[in-house]
Amino acid sequence: MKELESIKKYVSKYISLTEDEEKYFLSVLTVKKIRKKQNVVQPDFTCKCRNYIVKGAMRAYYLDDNSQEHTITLAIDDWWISDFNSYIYQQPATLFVEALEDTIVIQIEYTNEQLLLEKVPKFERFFRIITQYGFAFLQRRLLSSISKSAEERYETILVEYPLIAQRVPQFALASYLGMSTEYLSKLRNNKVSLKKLK
Amino acid sequence: MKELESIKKYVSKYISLTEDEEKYFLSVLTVKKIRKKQNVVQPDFTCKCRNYIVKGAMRAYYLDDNSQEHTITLAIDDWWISDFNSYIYQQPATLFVEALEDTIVIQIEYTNEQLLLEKVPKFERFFRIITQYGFAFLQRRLLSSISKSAEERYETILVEYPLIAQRVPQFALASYLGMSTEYLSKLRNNKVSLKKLK
DNA sequence: CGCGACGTTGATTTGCCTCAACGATTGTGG
DNA sequence: CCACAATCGTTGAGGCAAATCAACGTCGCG
Repeated sequence: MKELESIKKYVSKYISLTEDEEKYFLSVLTVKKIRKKQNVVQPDFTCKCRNYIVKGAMRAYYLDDNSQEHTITLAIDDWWISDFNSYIYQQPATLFVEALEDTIVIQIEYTNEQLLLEKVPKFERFFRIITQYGFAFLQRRLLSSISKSAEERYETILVEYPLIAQRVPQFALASYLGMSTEYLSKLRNNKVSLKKLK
Repeated sequence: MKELESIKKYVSKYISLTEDEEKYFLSVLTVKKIRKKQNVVQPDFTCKCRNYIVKGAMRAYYLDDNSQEHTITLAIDDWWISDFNSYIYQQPATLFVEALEDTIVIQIEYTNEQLLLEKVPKFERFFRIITQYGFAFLQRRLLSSISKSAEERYETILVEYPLIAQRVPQFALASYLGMSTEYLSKLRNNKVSLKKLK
């Protein structure tokens, strides 16, 4: 299956596998097509899988008491997504994980991941490394969230992750950046920052 | 050295070591006393160590162009702290990591960590697990930062991490929560939320 | 003892939200 | 294939949460 090529390539950036190891690894993966607006995770159900996006775009968001959406994760090709808190603790999810367009994902189930780690300990290293990158990424994002204005956050993502910023709908980007859709719209159309030019 | 007992106990929660492995592990550690206000990391210098706090309190903060401080991490006994982006990429730091009181830390140097991972691969697992917990923690914090009001964020930390909230000075807590010291002070003394009671 | 760091309080300002109304685009059933 | 609804983005007016500014009290430390 050609979908598996992308994750093989991805893994090989961090560890190299023997034929047997690779075979076993591929045997625990499931390829799945997710249609736009479909959820792979919902609140109250335990998140069973890590999802690696082969092609497409997804988001993970929290729906608060005022039915406001807050996007925790945006992910496109070659990124991972899930309700990570639910996944690693194997507890009921609090997030939705939804496809923003028709998407192909590769899933690893939690119990299979544990088996994989046992049988092929190299994957301890693999997951350590990618989780470290994820951690560092989140820390940069948190700093941005705490210290920057809405306008600066928007400009930063345009520069650092243009592919994501261009690909996802605006309402998803706004809630990822922690601002209202209206305000993001105004930023994009210079209805706000013009003030600074006076 | 009795300081090493705490980290031995901490590590044993996740992996069990043979005598030799433990001996090697301990040999790459350095115990250090950091006096209040002293920095273990500064911008422009590459962060060489992970720091495990045996006893004390520290914070990592970013100093922006307006000389405002933004606290990324608060850490007390049994927590880790460093400029993680600088550490894992071995690039110049952007943060200060400073002791909020006299503190005893155990340091692992980057190159020694790499050796340790090679010689005792169990530590791949150890760092994978603690990094996953860290990642999940950051994700919850980010959600809080994006979706909650200043008052809610303050109340949440009081409930979930009372030991940290009580131990660090108020200006550090305020900048960790992403609000001004004045506003936190008003929240604590009900100068703001009283409005809601009318 | 005196200075600097920390916290408090009130007055004022502002960045961003909320609400409301309106185009534009998409997709869907008749 | 069109009509109509739903979804998404835009724009403006008004309001509020939290920042900023300024002044002052207090404690701990050199």
